[in-house]
Amino acid sequence: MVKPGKKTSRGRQKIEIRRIEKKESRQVTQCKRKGGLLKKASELHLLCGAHVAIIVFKRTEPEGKEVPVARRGKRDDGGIAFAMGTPSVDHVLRRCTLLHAGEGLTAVEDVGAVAAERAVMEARARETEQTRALVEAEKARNDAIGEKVLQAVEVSGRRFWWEVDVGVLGDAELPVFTSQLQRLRESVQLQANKPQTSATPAAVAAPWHQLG
Amino acid sequence: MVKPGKKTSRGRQKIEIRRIEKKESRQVTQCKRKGGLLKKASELHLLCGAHVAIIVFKRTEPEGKEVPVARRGKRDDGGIAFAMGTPSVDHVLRRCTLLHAGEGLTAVEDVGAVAAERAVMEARARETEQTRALVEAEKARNDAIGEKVLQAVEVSGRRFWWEVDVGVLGDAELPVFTSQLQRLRESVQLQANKPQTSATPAAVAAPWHQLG
DNA sequence: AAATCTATGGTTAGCTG
DNA sequence: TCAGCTAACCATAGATT
Repeated sequence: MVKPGKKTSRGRQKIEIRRIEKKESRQVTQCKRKGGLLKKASELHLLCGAHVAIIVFKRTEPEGKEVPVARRGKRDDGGIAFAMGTPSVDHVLRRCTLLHAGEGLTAVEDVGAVAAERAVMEARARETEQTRALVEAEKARNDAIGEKVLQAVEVSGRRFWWEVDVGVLGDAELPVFTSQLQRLRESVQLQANKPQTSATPAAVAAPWHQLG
Repeated sequence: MVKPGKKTSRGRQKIEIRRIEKKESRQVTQCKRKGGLLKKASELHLLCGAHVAIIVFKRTEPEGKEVPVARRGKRDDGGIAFAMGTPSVDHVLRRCTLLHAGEGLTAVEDVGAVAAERAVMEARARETEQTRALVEAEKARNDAIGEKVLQAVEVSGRRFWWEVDVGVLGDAELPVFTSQLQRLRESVQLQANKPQTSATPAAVAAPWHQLG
C-alpha cells in the first residue's frame, strides 16, 4: 500500500562511481551488479561466440568482529565468495564435466576454444531452454570440486592463478593436481632448452587494457 | 543529412540472445559489449570493492581463408584477442608492475586482496582521474609481458589456467615462471603428507554457478 | 536477508559520415 | 573500419514487503 501523495519509487537514481559507504546498500548493489555482470558475459558469449571468463571476489566484510590491527596488511580482508562464468555458466560446467571424467580439476575455466565446443555452443543457442535441465544435474556433481579449486586459488599469499593453496584441496584431488603440475613443469623444462623466437609486437590501444 | 519522412535512427532494437549470424554486426556487437562488460566490472569494483577478473577471447573468424577440415576439432578456431580487467583495468596493471619488478609474470590477474591494495583502491576512488595519467606509463611497460602470458594461456591443448603454453614465453620470462612452478610444486608435495581436513560444504544456489 | 516494484539512468542496435 | 548518433531496450537505486 502506497500512501497517497508519496511516490512508491523514485526509480533509479544517478550515483557516482565510487565506493558506496553505506554497508548494506553496498552489499545489495554488489549482489545486483554481480548478477548483471554475469548476464552480460553470458550474452556476449551467446551473441558473438566469444569465450569469457569472470571471477568476482565478493568483499565479505570482517562481519561484525573487527580484524586485529596486527593482522592488517597481511590477509585480513574479506571473503572469497565469488562467482565464475565463461561463455555462459553452464557452458563452463560442460567442460568441467569433461575434465571431471579423469583428467584433473578445473573450475575457473580453461579459456580458449575448440571447434567441437563451438558446435555445442551453436546448438545451445538454438535450444537453450531444453539443455538447461540436463546441465543442472552435472552442475551438482561439479560444485564440490569447483569450490575447492576456487578456494585454493584464494590462497593466503596468492600471486598467480596457478599458485593455488593446495591446503584446501582434499586427498582425492591433490594427486591429480600434482601430476598436472608435474607435466607442466616437464613441459617447461623442455621448452627452456629451445631457442626462443618471441613474436608478438605488443600492440596496445583501447582505454581498456587490451591485447591481441 | 536525413531525408524528411525517414527517421535517422530506429534506436535500439530488441534482439534475441542467440548467435548473431551477420558477421559484421556480430563483430561490432562484440566490440561494443566487450567494452560495456569491462566497464561494468570496473564499476562493480569501485562501488563495492569486489575484486573482479575478466578474460574475453574475441572470436576472430578464420578470416577469409577457410580452415582445412582436417584440422577441425584440433585448434583451428579464432584468435586469442581478448581483454582483461580486474577491479578496474589500471588497478590490475598496478599489480602487474609489482610483479614486473622481479617476481614473475602475471597478466590474467592474480585475484585476491591484500589490505595494502584496498588502500590503493580507496585512494583511487577519490582521485580516479588524477592517477589515470600515471598509470598510462606503466601500462605500456606491462603490455608486452601481459600479452605473452595471455598467449601462453591460449595454448594448443590448454586445459587449465596453470597449464600455459610455455613455448610462447620468451627467454627472460621462462626462468621466472619455472621457479614459480617449482615453488608451487614443493608446496604441493609438502601438503600432500598432511592429513586433510577438507572443510567446505559445497553450497550451491543461484542460476549462476556461485560458490561461497 | 531476500523478493518485488517502478521510475530513471545507462547501454546499445541499427544507421550514418 | 571506426566514431558518432538516437531512440528504445534494459539494468538497477531506492523503496516497500
